[in-house]
Amino acid sequence: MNITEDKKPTPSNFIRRIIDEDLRTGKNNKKVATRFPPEPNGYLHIGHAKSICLNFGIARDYNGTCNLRFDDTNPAKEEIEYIDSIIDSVHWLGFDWENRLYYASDYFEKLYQCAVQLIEADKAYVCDLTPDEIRSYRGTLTEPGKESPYRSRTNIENLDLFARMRAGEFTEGSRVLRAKIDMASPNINMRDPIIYRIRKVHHHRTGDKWCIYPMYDFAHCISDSLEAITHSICTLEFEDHRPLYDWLIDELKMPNHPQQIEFARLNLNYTIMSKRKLLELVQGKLVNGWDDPRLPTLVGLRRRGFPPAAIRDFCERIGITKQESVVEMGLLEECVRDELNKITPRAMAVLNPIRIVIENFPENTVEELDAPWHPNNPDMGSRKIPFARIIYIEKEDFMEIPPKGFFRLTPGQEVRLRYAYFIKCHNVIKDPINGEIIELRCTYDPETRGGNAPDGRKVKGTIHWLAAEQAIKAEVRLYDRLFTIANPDAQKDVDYKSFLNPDSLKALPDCFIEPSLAKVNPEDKYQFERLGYFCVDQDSTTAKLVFNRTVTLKDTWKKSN
RNA sequence: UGGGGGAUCGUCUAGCGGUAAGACUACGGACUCUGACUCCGUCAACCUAGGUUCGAUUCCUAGUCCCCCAGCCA
Repeated sequence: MNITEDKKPTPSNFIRRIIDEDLRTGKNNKKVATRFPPEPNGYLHIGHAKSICLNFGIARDYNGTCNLRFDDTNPAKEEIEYIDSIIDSVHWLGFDWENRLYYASDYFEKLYQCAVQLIEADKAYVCDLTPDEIRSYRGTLTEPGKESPYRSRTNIENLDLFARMRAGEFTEGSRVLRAKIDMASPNINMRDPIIYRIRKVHHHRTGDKWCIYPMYDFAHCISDSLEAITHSICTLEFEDHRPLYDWLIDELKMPNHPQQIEFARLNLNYTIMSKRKLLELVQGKLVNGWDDPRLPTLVGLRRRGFPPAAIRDFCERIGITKQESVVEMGLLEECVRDELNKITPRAMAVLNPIRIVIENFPENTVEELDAPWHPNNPDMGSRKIPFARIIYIEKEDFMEIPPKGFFRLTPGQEVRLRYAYFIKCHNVIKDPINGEIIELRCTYDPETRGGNAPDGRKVKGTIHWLAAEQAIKAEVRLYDRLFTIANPDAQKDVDYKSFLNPDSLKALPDCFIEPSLAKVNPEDKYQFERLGYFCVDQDSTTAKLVFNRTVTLKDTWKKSN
């Protein structure tokens, strides 16, 4: 939990102020205990990262603890695969729960006993109404509900029935255990909520030991209390569950009464955060798995090349409030650039090559030039880059008839090849059939070796390049936002999938990178100068290197043209 | 039309009775062997109407708009 590189203090927020006050008044024995409680029914996404950073960040800053607890009360939807991935993602994000890994399913026996206790206190009953009946008895938003005819069963009968539910005597859906609260409550959650249901399915941890499973409202507050959580932080939609949370803790006379505090979940534009929709994209093969680099999942962002420190920084910058909001993707990207700028070595790559022949450079000669790994950080050292008669430059860096302000290569305009020489273009060779430029004939000034002219002559442009024969082939995958509109979720009558960006992935199989990158490993990150930040993909092999473009560099030239 | 929440620059977030602040974006400019980084600067907001007050984004009242809740999901 020691994130040493995060030097700036985390900005305060309303939750931290509540904790400050609790500490001041001596509440909870001056302890702070939080938890991150995912349900293992999907992969974590950046919205979860907000919650993780909040909960673990508070524990870190207040010298408290944060537990990782799987809320695994619905075996029908949950899988080991998700558990493994969640554990991995939280660690990757930079947080640790030491020996405090818990599962709601670890508490099933205690939970059962709590339910018995509730029955004995005449605060719960077994109800035989069908699901449809229960719904209609519940009333509506504006009308009170009706009491179930089974509400007045004796405790003896309830105890017997509940034990038999556990023993598997009844079919799924035939009976439930309900809390006895108030069918006329204006808060629908208090209208005798179901706390146990029969589910004859295999649980990924408890196997077939149970055929009744507690509902979230019942399991969550008790789990929090058992773990002596002091501040139970959740999202806004649970706000009207809080009275039930408090009611259960009180009625069960639990020794600890955690305080539930709600905050607004994260929304990001140009993407979706709903687990259901993410699952739909994955299962429908609209993306290539949970770790598709276009997805806002943590595994996706990781594969895309987002450093965990950037995600943590982002979570701090967006703040914590109860206001629902949609954060701009641009902010996340800015956090990523900010981090990557500090940590990545620079390298040269040419994505769309155009061939140049340096006519006055000797054939069969290769020069080695020095290039620092990071222009602003000499500690990162330098590498040698080969220079030869035939080189590649980026197609975009040459224009035969340039617009005003274009200071890259044009016929007659001298430019600098980064860390190499000044060159001038004298001839443009075109395909006689389609007129496409196939080669540029240039000359270099040997006096400018390393990139500076002894006569003090300046050039406007510096472009990246690669010696053709020495360059290594690589595939580069370019990513763009997943959706074409800012809020694909919000459209009422149009399916969000129709806003999927058809150009969100562009694979360029024939790119070139400098030879010093021959031995990279998956997740290695580089800035390809003037192009953006890139990350070695897990598909990459020594025989075939694959890079993902994490994010572009800012490009004020492109923007203004 | 029940209950629970929320409204501050384009976006996110501070301010909690005393000159509305920061970040991102946008737009200028400086610097530059990355049109990057960095550095400077500019534009830009208190949902509405009343009230209390010397003074209201802040307190009060009444509205308006937005979000959530009628799963044996979490």
